[in-house]
Amino acid sequence: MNASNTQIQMRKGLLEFCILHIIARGEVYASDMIEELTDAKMIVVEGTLYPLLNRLKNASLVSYKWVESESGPPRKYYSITEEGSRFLETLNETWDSLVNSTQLITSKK
Amino acid sequence: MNASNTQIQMRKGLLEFCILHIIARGEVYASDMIEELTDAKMIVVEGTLYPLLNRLKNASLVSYKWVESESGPPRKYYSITEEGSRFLETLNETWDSLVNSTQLITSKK
DNA sequence: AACAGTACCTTGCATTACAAGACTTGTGTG
DNA sequence: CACACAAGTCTTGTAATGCAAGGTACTGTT
Repeated sequence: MNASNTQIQMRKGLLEFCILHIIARGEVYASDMIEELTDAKMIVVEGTLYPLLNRLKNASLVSYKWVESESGPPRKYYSITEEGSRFLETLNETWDSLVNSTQLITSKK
Repeated sequence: MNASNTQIQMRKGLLEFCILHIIARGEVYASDMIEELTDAKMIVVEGTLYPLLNRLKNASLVSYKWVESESGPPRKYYSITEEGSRFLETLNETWDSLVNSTQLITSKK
């Protein structure tokens, strides 16, 4: 058991939450998301992101449209759906609750 | 994809963190931990906790001793090791960083 | 044509929370 | 004693998912 594995475990689920937030702010494509997450020190790689985006799309939480690029292959621009917005509300509450619970436990003497 | 599954994912790794904190405060056995986690609204069941405790023990992060109970089978009382304390320091930093990163992303307009 | 850059996707592996149920020890009741 | 019950520990099988590694496809440059 090493720290990096536990760090990976801690991030699970959080990624989905953060990515929904990013998409909810406006149309973005995968590289945009990776850049923003990396800037916030939350590293994510393509092998993680693409399957996650597909899961979100299959669950009707996000949708996408193809947009041609001026330099290179076309991009998938994602946006959040009505259902996705509602789901995000739930996740906001879950996150607040988790932070609160963890705070309770880790700050106790 | 439903909320409860995402909630489970969000909790992964956090459980390990919280349980290490609880053990770090003093000797406890499994039912103590379940009670404290439940009080803090972080539900955990036995099928999750026992394998986790075994992983922590195999990684030398915690140790235990058998203590006979006055009513019922003997209990395993866990305590944290030197190595476990150092590991917990790392996890504290990881958690702070994750909260910070998530805050950065989810509060952005 | 060959190459490099950008973007999207797939396969296989390891980890782990959970549901369900089993095993062990001690206590009390008939 | 035989049985039920409670408390505590543990095991098996399933499903989900982050990641490493590699593959596919389109565009522009030399």
